[in-house]
Amino acid sequence: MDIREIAKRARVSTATVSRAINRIPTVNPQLAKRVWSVIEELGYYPNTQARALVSGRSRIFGLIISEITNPFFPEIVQVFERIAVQHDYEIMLTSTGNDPTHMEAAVRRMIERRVEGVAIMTFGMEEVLLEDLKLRKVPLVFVDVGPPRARVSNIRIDYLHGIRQAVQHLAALRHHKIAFISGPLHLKSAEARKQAFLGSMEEIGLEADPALIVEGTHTIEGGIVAFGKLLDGATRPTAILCSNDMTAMGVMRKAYEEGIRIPSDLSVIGFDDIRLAQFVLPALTTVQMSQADLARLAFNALLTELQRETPSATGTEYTLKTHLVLRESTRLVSDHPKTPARKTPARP
Amino acid sequence: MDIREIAKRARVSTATVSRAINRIPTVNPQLAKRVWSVIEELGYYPNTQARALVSGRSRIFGLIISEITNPFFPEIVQVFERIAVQHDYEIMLTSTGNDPTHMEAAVRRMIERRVEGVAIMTFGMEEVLLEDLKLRKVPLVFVDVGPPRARVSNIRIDYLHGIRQAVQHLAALRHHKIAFISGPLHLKSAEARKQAFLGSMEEIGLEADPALIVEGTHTIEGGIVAFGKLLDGATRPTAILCSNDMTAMGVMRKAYEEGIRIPSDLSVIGFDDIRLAQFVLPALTTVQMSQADLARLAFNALLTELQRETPSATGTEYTLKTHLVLRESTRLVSDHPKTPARKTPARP
DNA sequence: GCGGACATAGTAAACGTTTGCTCCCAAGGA
DNA sequence: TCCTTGGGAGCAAACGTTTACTATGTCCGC
Repeated sequence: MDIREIAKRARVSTATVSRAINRIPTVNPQLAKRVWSVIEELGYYPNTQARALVSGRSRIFGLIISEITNPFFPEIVQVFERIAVQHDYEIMLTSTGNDPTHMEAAVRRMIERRVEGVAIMTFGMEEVLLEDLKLRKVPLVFVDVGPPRARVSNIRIDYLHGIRQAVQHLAALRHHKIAFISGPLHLKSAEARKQAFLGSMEEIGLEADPALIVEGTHTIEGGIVAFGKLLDGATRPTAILCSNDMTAMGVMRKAYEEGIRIPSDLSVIGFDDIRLAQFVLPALTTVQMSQADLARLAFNALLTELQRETPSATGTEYTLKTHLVLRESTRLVSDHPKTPARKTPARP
Repeated sequence: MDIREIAKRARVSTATVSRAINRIPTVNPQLAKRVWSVIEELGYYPNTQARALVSGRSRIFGLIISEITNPFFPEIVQVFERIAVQHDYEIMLTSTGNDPTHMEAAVRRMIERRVEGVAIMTFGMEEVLLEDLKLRKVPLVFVDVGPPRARVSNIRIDYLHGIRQAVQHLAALRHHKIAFISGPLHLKSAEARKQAFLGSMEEIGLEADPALIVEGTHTIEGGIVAFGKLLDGATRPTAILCSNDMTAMGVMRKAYEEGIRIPSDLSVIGFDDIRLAQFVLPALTTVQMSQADLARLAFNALLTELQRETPSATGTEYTLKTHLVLRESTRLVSDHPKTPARKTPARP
């Protein structure tokens, strides 16, 4: 069913129907009403692709994340989608698993659908692709992963603030053997968190023992094996700061299996503050980075860039704050752990 | 950049370019090669909306779920997307929060984008909308929520099998005061699970105490309050079967707060087997309903319906099995709970 | 040497909108 | 009365593809 069909039945031209549909004020209210009633009656829905074709606007934004099954992302997706719908945009979502091949395929599909902007929340963007996108003047916003050379918008995350709070909190609880389980270090965001940890430790005058710094994968499984490595090491930490909440959950799981009590034997702090963090046992003390704010920031970045008459050559920088939220997984260091440890803790 | 541009540079007609792109065998390999090299050189990407417009195929499937933040869904979305991409389809995802208004808006948007099929995994589909969709002969597949009157494809879930196993397992562990926390009972799927529980109890000769059956919301929060109600009741259950894993996590959380030990004081069984279930403390015994299989089933249902020359008037029924997976949250009933209970358990 | 049968490539008409122009008409000013 | 102005509607040309149909050339059999 056509716009022409509607035009015929309402005894007007297609132009008028189009104008009525788009609520363009120059059309006579009487006519508009007639048009609308025909539309209702026939159950007509305009064809988006025809519209997009002629107007040159697809009303689609791309959203590239690494894994939808990572609980950090659904919240973002939800908020992003909600705002998009309010602005009459559709979102084209894709999880790449940080795999450049997937990434490439995804970007190609997005270009073919002529997305009007892309928010990239994952690693693995190749320069070539980026050029392809920039060539087409597609607004881009990276969160925290922008390639240094590219002049695109970027949402910086102020890791330092939250992580410093976390370290200070731990120090105040008299921990000094503080371990850090990072994310995969080829991720810029993981590296940045690690640096923030190192910096904070130094600031506060605590030594960051290299043996207490291990690389994880930002997954529960990664947390389990990383904590395993820590347990195999010579010095036993009294507190662990994790690069994300999933890792922390892995640590908690491993601790459970080993009979290590949290927080009495071990304090754990996560990062991200996914929703689950408050329901985990014990509820996780963690550094919050608001997923909703992140989504909002990203969407607005795209929108402003799109509305700019002269696309900014340099891109804009936004910043998202982080801060510690206290829950149940941290406690004053105990000198006499009650629970049997897997190995004798290296303690004089 | 056009197909015409390509045609000009490759010194062929647009028809030939189109054929080359679509790998239609009637085109001379020499020419095809020439065309492709121009395409590469210019970095041309075909315009999907133009394609869709003339071919009448959008290559988009709609996927309607209730909440992307419910960990049950991301797994489905991931698998669904993966298969879709393999078949050169895009997916248009929407979470409705079981809200008919959102639902309606979503369906409207999907019709406007001319989706070729819709998988519906949420409640709230109005008959009117359904008619709109059916009028346009859009293949539809409901999972477990198909309105009785509509003749559409449906994925039935065999709740009974898994739930019967769960009840039998509990009975074998000598539990007889078994509580059930349902989902919101206006959801057909929640009601079905409850009926499966009731049926299984009767089968095995156990009485299902109405006071031990309470309605939840399929969320952690819901599990917390539902368990609270149970604790306030006269009889204290020794085991709880939950309508989904989130509810079970709520129960575990509440138990933790109340100092009730799982599984020593209370056995808990969930439903769904979300990935998290194995990492929770203790790991959750639960009834598995494979999210990956569900996604595959739904996608294939859409695809077959689409390929059918004469669309089936009645729709096809598919069935997904469920079965119990044993983990750490269940144990033989203990006659002497060691932990102080919030109230004296009603025990002779 | 001619007719037919193929194999290939090109021509041009869709697909369903939006939108720049043009046209008409009524009202107001001189 | 005539001219201007402007509101409001229609005409028709795009948008970037696919594809039915047509045209061309080649090869083969008789």
